[in-house]
Amino acid sequence: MSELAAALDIVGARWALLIVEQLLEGPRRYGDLQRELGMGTNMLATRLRELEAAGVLRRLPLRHNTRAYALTERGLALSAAITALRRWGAEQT
Amino acid sequence: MSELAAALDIVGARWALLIVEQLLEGPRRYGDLQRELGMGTNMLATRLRELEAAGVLRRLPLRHNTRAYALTERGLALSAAITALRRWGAEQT
DNA sequence: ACGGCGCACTTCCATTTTGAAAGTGTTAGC
DNA sequence: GCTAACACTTTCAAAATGGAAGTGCGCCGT
Repeated sequence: MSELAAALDIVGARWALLIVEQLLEGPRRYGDLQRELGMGTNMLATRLRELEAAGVLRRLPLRHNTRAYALTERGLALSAAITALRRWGAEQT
Repeated sequence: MSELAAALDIVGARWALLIVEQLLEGPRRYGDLQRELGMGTNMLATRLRELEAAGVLRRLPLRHNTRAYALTERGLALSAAITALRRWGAEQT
């Protein structure tokens, strides 16, 4: 598997990069992510589980049944790729 | 829709970036892409149609029923994003 | 000139993924 | 005790994906 395919295996799933994009601005709670992204809660739960398993983000317990999701170092390293894609998306030709 | 979402709307589909990665090395014919990527021919046809419609690549007629697919300027502009993702995928942590 | 081959697809159908909606369990505050 | 917020899970329909087989067309050897 090529390096690109390996990357897409983790962040190529729908919503995955959009979740990481939000978390680049700081930790978020589950409900925040859902409202900001406008995605279904079942998909969000699935993606967060996958991204956590891949070491992209981690759960931070806050209070009782409240926790935050924050990027790991590996998640932060996606910043360059997201910036490049965002720039490309912004170019209207 | 955010700029990232706009980009993913075009190149976020499965196989799309892998196709562009191949074409970064030069024009390819349909059968070449299929063999190099190991993907089903129905999906390849669908992706090529979408990427052509999005202005990422164009068909170049070669001979009778033979043609090549080549990146447009907009397709070449994906190089930075692909490089960033490939680098991220290569990092083993 | 005719049969088979390679090329670029399309069609069909099973499997997987995605998505909307509603439901679950827990704790906090009134 | 009652309601609300939070973080999910469950259910089921719709859409995307994938494997396999089929289509049309020109070339090439016989």
